[in-house]
Amino acid sequence: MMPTDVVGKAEEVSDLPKPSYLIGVGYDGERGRAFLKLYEPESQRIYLYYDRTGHMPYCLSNLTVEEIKQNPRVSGYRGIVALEPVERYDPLHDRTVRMTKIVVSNPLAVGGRGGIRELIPTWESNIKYHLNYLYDTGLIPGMPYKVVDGEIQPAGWELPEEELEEIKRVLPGDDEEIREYAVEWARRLSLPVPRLRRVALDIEVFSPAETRIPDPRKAEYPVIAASIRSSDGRKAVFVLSKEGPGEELPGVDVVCCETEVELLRRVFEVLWDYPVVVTFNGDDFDLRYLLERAKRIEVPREQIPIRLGENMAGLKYGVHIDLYKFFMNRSIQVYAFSDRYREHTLQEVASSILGEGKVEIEKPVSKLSIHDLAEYCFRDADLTYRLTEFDDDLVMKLLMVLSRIAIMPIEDVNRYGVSKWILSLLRYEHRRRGMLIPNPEDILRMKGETVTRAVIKGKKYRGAIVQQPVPGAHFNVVVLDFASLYPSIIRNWNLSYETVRCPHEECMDNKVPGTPHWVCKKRRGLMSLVIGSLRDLRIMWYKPLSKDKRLPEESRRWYSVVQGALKVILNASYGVFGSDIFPLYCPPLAESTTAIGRYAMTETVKRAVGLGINVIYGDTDSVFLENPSKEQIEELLDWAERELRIKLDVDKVYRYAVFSERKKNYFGVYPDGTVDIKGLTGKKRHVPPFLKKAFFELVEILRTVRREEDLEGAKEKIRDLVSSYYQKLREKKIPLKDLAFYVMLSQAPEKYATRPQHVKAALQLKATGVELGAGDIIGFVKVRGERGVKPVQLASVDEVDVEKYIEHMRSMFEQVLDALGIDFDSLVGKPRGTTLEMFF
DNA sequence: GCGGACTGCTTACCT
DNA sequence: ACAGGTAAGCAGTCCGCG
Repeated sequence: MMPTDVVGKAEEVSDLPKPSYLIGVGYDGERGRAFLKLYEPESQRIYLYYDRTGHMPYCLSNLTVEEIKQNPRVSGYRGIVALEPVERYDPLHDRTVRMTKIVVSNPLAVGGRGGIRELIPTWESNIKYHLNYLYDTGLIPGMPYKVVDGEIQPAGWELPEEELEEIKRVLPGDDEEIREYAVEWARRLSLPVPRLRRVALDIEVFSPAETRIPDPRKAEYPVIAASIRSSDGRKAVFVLSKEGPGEELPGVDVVCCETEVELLRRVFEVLWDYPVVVTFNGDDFDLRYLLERAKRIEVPREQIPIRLGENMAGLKYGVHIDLYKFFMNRSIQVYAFSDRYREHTLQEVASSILGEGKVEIEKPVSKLSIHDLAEYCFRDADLTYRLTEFDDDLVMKLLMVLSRIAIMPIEDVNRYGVSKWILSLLRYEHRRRGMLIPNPEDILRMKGETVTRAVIKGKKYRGAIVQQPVPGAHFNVVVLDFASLYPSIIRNWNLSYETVRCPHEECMDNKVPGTPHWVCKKRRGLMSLVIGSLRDLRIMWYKPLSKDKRLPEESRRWYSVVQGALKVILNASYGVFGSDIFPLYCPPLAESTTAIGRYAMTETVKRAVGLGINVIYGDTDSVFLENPSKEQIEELLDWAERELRIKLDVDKVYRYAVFSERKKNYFGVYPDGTVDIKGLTGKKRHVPPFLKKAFFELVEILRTVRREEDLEGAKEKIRDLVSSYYQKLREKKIPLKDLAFYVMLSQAPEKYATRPQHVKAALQLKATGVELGAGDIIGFVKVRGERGVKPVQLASVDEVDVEKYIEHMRSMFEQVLDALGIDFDSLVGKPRGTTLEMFF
């Protein structure tokens, strides 16, 4: 994965007195050793440190040393360097086991083709070597180190004594082990990260066919422009041209290169210089293309700064961050950026996040003037850079914090999903406790499958409860929710793959409600410890600090990054155990978690009703109470803490909230008049803009309602609203683009088993030569006639199917109106058996 | 041969 | 390639109906 031929600026050190941050880890095949990339913030450069512990790749076997020596399959295996008897704690069986550590000469001898892994049963043979190295040495990526006399050691990790005391004070005291462990984490997470000197890069390649993207594996066509934008103020575009640049680009150096070799040389100089290089899709395009192109036009190998890995493009000197992979990571998308961007292009992501409109180009890049090409190319490098810079370097900070939590270098954090981050963290914790990391089939065999039945066909086990809402407008609604419900359950019920259905007879009476499963009473589960500690830290420490106005802005922002990173991890921490591709997959663990969640919900509703409170709705970890008294709330919160041992909080209060009979569908108005809309069609992204607009006008009317009596007046306004949109529709006054549904293709249009409308439209559009694939958004209009739909680009106003749109409007409005006891048809004065036209 | 009931597919959402 | 639960719209199929 990482370079073996490190040359250029990367200086190897055996002394590095200044604190330097561990940002990269690799394996040097030639020297057979692991190395670290240490970023020193003052000089803003990377130093290399080579392992001096003599650490070697290995895996474990349950055979004895003798048995391995006598085993014909491995006895003659050349890669084996040593066989060492070792002891491990086997969590599945709760006992110590003797195993053999098979030490080998290089990582491929374990996991390569014909490696040990394929010859005999092994444990811990699926872990990438550079991660293995981190786990064994205890080095934490993202943290500062110094090198003294060839030895690497932590530098500047100390937290002020008062801060440590304060943390210990606020963390729950019910479990000393969890608290100690949380404090240890705080030492890592509270320490801020330095700014990373970095450069963003973007290239343009000549292409004879306008719609085709050049293939980086072939690199047939010349690189015609490359732009850079750096954290230290460099803004430049290198353009392939024999003429001058012509008109200037303000603030940007436009450098004309007579030959492509010269252009590449200039780009490579930059790539050799910066410790961090940022791209948008550089793994699959920019860096890959540059490398292949350089080889093709015979740039000497040692001058090329790029090195390809399995699924990434790396650098010999610095580290490469591919923002495409970062922003397309579902967890990042949803939890860190609240689903603010949808599409996959740099333009789209940047315009949503940076809040800027995008600039279209009319011509293919191959036909642009030098000036326009430079401008176009630079804009992408600039946007890429600014995505790392906005909100005070949020993206870089997130990468660094996640790197610390996941015990993974930032290049891996960047490219893997949340399940790999969690897996890495858990493997690390096994290692440092001398615990054997179980193989997936052993967990499954011992723990078995699920026993509950899911509501949804095809799912493996039962999930959360969604309470049937009480329809109507409810005034003074208090919403209570359990803070981090599933992580809290995992913590307090001691859930872990080894503790659920543990091997002890005496634990079998400690049942999980609603299941035949039981939980260990003798040992603290590892998942429970790790997830529980992180939960405590987030809820009791980082989240409150991130909102504490007494702290300086700078600190608050850092705590906010930390709590956000913890949120991403915690949100996925239960789900991974219910995912059959997760190497610690444990169905009864996942199932027990949701079962206890249902128990908590049901008991809470029961208790609320017992206190005389009207419960109007609830979903998974929340209950909606109609006009409860302060005392009732107090009592309920105390009860939850006491009886369920889960923290129940007041999450929000609505002046009033409106529910229909539909679940996951409501809106609430806060005391300050702002509105909270959940699940209603009008806010869904694919809905035509004109319907959305109508919907938000409806919301605007309802926003002003303060008392029951106000609803009458609102009705009048709603009537006007509906009729005005109805007229506009009939009179074809609504532009096509506002009539279009915008739906995302989850795959290439031809691949669908059925032919839904958006796919129909996509196929029509594709026939006109537009390239469409997974992740693209297709805009289509509903039209009269056979096909029913047309891509917005190909439709005309007079073929629009007005009736269909009226039905959509009705359906959308009804979600709110039938909750208020208003009939859509009566609103527009439509008697039974007539059409809307007759009325207007 | 037609229409309603039903199932399944798909997207977008909630927790 | 974290999980399950829900709404909505449409495509496609089944079944009853002289």
